[in-house]
Amino acid sequence: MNVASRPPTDTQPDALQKILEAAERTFAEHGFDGAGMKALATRAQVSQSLLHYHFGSKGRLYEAVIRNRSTLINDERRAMLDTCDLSAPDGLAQVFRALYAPALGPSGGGRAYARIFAGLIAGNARDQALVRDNYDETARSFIAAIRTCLPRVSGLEAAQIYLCALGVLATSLAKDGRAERLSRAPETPRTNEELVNTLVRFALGGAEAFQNE
Amino acid sequence: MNVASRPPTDTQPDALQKILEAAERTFAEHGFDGAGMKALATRAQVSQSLLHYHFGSKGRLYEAVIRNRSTLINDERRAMLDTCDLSAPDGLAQVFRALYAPALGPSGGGRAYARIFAGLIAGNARDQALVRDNYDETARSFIAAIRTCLPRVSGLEAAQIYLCALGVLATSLAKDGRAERLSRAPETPRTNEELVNTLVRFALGGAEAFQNE
DNA sequence: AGAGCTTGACTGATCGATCAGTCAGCGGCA
DNA sequence: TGCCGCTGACTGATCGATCAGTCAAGCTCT
Repeated sequence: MNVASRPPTDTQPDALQKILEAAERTFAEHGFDGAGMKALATRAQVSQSLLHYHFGSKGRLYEAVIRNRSTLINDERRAMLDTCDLSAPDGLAQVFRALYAPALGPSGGGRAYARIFAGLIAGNARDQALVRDNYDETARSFIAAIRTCLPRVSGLEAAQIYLCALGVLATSLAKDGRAERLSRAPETPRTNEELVNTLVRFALGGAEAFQNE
Repeated sequence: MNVASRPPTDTQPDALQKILEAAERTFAEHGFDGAGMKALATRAQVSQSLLHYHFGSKGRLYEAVIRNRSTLINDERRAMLDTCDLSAPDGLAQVFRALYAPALGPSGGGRAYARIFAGLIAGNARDQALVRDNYDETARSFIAAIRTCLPRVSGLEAAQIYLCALGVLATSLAKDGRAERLSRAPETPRTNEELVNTLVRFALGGAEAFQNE
């Protein structure tokens, strides 16, 4: 089909990438069950059979989308976390910035993966296993960092703080425009940097409320 | 089928209720697209046709589930909000308690509706309209209360605070057990009161971080 | 008798998955 | 150099299963 338009010396790694991108968008818009393999293949401009040829089943394609994106985000999160100065006065703010910025930046995949990520919170059986396999390890690093910054909180409290911070992220990612609608404010395009600052401020305040007990 | 076992003088208002309960549970476990009308009818112990007789379509049954539960929650929220003393030192804490407690109490429908609620955050087209119709009005009351308690925050900031607080709720509702797994703490059954206290503390700290600017 | 409720049987559409088969490119052999 | 045979990438056609929704007939009350 598009073979003739392809550069001749190019082996074709683009098909897999096109499928992953189309799958990410389609799963984001309709969820796992709502997304159809046929529509997904049409969007990727390949045949439906190719999806099964490369990924075997719908479930494994979904897993590949999650794994692909979560690896990008988590790698950047861990890199930023390593550069945090946990003993600095703003150490905890740096930690939350390392949590939020990668999900909102180029690695985060924009609104498309954001919806999938928010959906993971709903937590049916399939998603819970994916969260565990793709996010728990990095999550523990962040929880350890939170405990370093707030030595008086328990491990369970630190985990709760981490989850609350994640919930803040998920809401802000997916519910674009609702804040403006609820406050009747005009739709002003906010930069990712401004959004990160807002989230960090909220999470920081919430976390520190557990320190002063 | 179960007609014979029903008390004879009983008119059957239970069919509708059984359908709503089964629908809530099934939608919670599989999402809108993943839930099948046939399985749903089996769970409710009625025929699939009865679902269409009473609700017309799958979409309207879904809307009925959301409307039914959100009415219960929002009525209790507004009642609690009306009793808040916004000028008290813990006025904002009372507001967040009014936001959280009804969703976690008997009116909240337990884990079942919690999953649906968390899924609403993901925000595809259908869900966005439902959120607007069923939650925006009460949300504006809470945002106004937040502004009263924190007079220095703007309307948009107050809306963002409200959404962050909601995200905290959604995460805690759906991801049961993950905090314990991440912190390797034993699974301790926590009362709803303890959970509400934790959420209120976090949201209160996060909100007050916007006041001190 | 008649209205409201409930049922089983059924429909067309769409689902994910499978199949045999096409095609281009490449290494081995003459 | 030129041909053979293999392999990986990819496709259209089609499968059985399941989907939401429809319909006429039967039931139970009043």
